[in-house]
Amino acid sequence: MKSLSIKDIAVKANVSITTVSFIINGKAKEKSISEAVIEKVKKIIEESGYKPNQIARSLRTGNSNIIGLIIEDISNSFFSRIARLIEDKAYKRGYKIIYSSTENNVDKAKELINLFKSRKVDAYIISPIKGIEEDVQMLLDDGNPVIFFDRNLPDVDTSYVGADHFNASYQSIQSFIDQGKKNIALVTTDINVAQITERHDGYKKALEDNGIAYDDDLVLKIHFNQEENETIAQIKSLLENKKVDAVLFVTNYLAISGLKALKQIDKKIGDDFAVIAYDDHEAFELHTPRISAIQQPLEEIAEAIIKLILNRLSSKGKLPAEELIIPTRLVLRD
Amino acid sequence: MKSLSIKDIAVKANVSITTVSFIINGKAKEKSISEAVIEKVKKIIEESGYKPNQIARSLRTGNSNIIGLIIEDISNSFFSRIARLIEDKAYKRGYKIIYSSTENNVDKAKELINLFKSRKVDAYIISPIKGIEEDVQMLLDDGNPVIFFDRNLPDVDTSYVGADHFNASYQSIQSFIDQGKKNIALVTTDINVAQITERHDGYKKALEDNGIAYDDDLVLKIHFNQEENETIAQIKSLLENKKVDAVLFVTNYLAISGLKALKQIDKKIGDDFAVIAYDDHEAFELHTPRISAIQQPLEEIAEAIIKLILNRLSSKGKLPAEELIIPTRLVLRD
DNA sequence: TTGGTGTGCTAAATCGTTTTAGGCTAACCA
DNA sequence: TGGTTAGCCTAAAACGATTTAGCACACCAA
Repeated sequence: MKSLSIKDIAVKANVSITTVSFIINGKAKEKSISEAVIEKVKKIIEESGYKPNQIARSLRTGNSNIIGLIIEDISNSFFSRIARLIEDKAYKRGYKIIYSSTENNVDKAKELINLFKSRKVDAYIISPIKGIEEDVQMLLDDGNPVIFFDRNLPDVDTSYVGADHFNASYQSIQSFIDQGKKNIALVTTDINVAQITERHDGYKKALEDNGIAYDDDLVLKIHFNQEENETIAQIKSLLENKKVDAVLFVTNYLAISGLKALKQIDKKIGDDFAVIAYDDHEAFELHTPRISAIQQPLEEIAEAIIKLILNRLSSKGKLPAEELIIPTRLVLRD
Repeated sequence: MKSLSIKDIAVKANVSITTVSFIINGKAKEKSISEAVIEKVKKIIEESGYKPNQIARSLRTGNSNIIGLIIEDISNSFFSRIARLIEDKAYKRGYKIIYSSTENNVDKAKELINLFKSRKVDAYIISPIKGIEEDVQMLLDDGNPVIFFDRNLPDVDTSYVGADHFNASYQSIQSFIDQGKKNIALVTTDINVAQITERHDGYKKALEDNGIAYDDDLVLKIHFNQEENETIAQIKSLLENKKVDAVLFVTNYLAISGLKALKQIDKKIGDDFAVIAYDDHEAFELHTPRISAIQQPLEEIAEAIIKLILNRLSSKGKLPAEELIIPTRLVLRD
């Protein structure tokens, strides 16, 4: 059951391959193919169920109608939801998405870039990590559109879509302070990307603006790839050994570990202890009490990414890099 | 900055394209290429950073080292976690995964199959839906390995990996009964796939074996694509209007809607009202009280899928279809 | 000398498209 | 009458790899 080729269609229709190709690609008019031939060929294609071989097409044209999406971890709900939205939107515009996770591993990220490059994807959407600057620069030098999202690499001059991490965290801390909290802890990670440092900076600035001294002992940096039990233990130790009346968790998975820690030491969230998580999660709405969270507007982020990509794909020349900073929403619960 | 081709390497090394190709593909020995030439060519490839064009390679060889994964919805944590595991395992064996979501839409599913077909993926992993039987049959007729997982289509004769849905639900109901529950409701969906009906059948059988009459009024079938608010309303109505002392939710997202419903009507889970969810979720561990769940062993499922695929890819002839039913684990909490 | 067997390499076909450059006929115009 | 134009279509090159078939030489045995 070999699949049909354009040649088979040409033979059946008794015309040349070229003619069939023109018709398939909607250039029939332009190339002045007669109505009769167009009809005939279309009919044969229809009846035979012929589908052009995309691989041959890609080889010839050099593009694939595929956009590569490189993220940290598809099993994290923030990324899987973004992926889903991007996929939907791209699909409607005739593009397919292929994605893969880096697990915050520089080598895997580089391999993925190579994989996508060798598959000739038309554009790259990347939530980047430190260490891949050169590889990305090469993509850009080769003229590929690359959009960063969620995180930025300041050394690379390309477009970026991300939430306003600084203000998100600033506002959260401000809201703690407005509630009368004084000993505010931050649970963050040690991955060294702008997005995380901005969240940290917002925390610092808010304390400073309110005349509260920054205390390094209240900032817990969790090692990225460590076991969750370890994380829980560290958070427990922070909460038990320091006077803390509010915590901002800098990612949703840290917040989840945090909530588990609270359960174990039986510390209750309430009037004298508050918590905010960065990135919302189904578990937060269901938790008793419900957990406040900073929501990133996924829909808008996805839309912005796709728009940037499509602009770059349709314009011939290189467009200047754009930065889109999208405001977040602080959802205070209970 | 055009990328290098095999021809460039051949010219640089002053040998033929054929020779370079043999060396790249590890056939140098077999084709008796001299050690000296091998060294020289390898060195040049190394230095120039040449990477073969996978598209040209696919066009010529007819395969891609890519496995297509078609699932219901990547933003559902069950699928995203499975996807991640499959991706990892495939990656280690030199295969890449591309995935896409069907959203339980027959047309989208068919389009995806066509997309993957035209990209010449080497094998298909599908969580199928009713209505794509013919398309899958065509893949099989063309000699493509296809593995179903999570759900099965009885009319299609291909391998399947899935959890033991019937027993999972039977055991859950049995555990309710052992706790003295009598009025046990089932919240399920109206998608008509074996996996869902098996869960329903397990419920029925367990009731029957314990001499409890099956009551259709206690079975709520939720329409798949409806708004969550609607779902919550229906669940509320079930719980308020019927005497119910236990509920089995047939998917985790239904359970989440269910928990939201409980919150709204202030019905508490405890000694006189119990709940079990199919498929575990982070929210369940954190919930107060913690929610019992049926865990599917994701790791084992992913491993089984990959094994089946690789067997089929490496064997020349068609292998007979296999069914792997993997036992689930009922995790009773609080 | 002849024929056979390795060894070391390569020319050219092939995969299925797109696209450039141009061929052929008939019609039209001066 | 001859030249131009328009209309309709196609031959062949190209994309970048793999693979088949086979060339040229050396060596050895009979």
